[in-house]
Amino acid sequence: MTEAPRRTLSARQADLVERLAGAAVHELRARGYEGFTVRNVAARARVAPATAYTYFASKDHLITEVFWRRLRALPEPTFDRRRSIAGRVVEALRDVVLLVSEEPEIAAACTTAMLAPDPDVKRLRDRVGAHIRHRIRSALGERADPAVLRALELAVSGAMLQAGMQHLRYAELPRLLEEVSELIVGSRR
Amino acid sequence: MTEAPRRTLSARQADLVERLAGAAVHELRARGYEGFTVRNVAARARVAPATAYTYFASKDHLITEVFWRRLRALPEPTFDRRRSIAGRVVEALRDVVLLVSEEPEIAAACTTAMLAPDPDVKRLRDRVGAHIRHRIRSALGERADPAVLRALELAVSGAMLQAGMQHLRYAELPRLLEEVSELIVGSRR
DNA sequence: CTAGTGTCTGGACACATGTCCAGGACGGAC
DNA sequence: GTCCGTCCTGGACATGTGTCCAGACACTAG
Repeated sequence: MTEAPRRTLSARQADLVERLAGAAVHELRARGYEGFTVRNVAARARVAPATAYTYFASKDHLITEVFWRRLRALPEPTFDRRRSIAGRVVEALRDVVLLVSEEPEIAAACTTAMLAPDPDVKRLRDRVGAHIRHRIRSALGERADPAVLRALELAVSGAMLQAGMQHLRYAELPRLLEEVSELIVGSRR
Repeated sequence: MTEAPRRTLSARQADLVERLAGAAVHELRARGYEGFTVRNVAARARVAPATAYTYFASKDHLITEVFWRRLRALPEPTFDRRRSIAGRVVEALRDVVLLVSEEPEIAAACTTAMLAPDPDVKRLRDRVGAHIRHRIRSALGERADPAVLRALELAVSGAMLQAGMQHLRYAELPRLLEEVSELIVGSRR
């Protein structure tokens, strides 16, 4: 578990990483997870494969990074104070659900990649988890029951998983999440 | 999506598959997911690699098969009629939770494998999902609210996922599932 | 005992992943 | 313009995956 010695990038490098991430999105759209190759991404970004590997530890790491960037780029959730708590949970997750349901191909690929047993992927996975927990918590308010928070987290990750695995259609997610939120939150006032 | 032409095995073949599955468990225990190799499994089962591949489409398929066999081997759940519904849900899943928490190494490997984007894995995944749904439903009784069933399914898959990904310790699962079940089921009488 | 049928073997193959390294290109300091 | 350190390149490499096939083998029927 040795850490990388440095972690700040020059502008040039940041741009390079940006190009790689962009190329990765195109590749995902064009060929999906199966056909996705770090070498193809590198070629599309006009960079040597070895270079790509100095910034991303693996194919899955690269794909997960794509997802994390898109997630991070979403606006902070805003709430209509008149809505029920369950309604607010749905609102807090709306953009996330849209993100995945608008490009199911990419979302499915990201789901697969995010589950890879790779330490760099794990780090990003943790951040994604924290991000979503944060959203749920902000919907519940400061004095929320921690059990409710945990239950919602489980339900959300379950839902994302099942959708990523094609057990559920992404289009069903909003409806389903609302239903579940109501069950979980609704019970307490 | 062409189906395999035949699907019944001679006694000899069934035994061979059995040996492969057994060897796979040993390999998983000895080296975990990362070090797991179909060729090693084949060697341990004293079979040529090509033979292993005629029965299992991939490494992940083989591992998932291991999990499915262990799951299927569990006894049918029994219920203490005096317990609350939430309590019964926990009971229905107790053996499953034990199965995974007793050998976390193997469970983690199975989780990873089960998430692989491979059609043969998907088939088994569906069966596993159906099996668990069946357990939950039997705890809820015939006239259960379908929304509750769906919510519990999501929570359970979320929990298994998070445990497999090391976000949760397997030992916490029973407590957590009980808490969640109470939240979801408890609300309706 | 022998032919015939279906299974298993061993090894070669095509391909992807991720690592490594010697050398060239680039950009900033002087 | 020159120098120097950093970054990128191109290609070789080691390893693992899954496929294929010709031939050896075993079981069964006649």
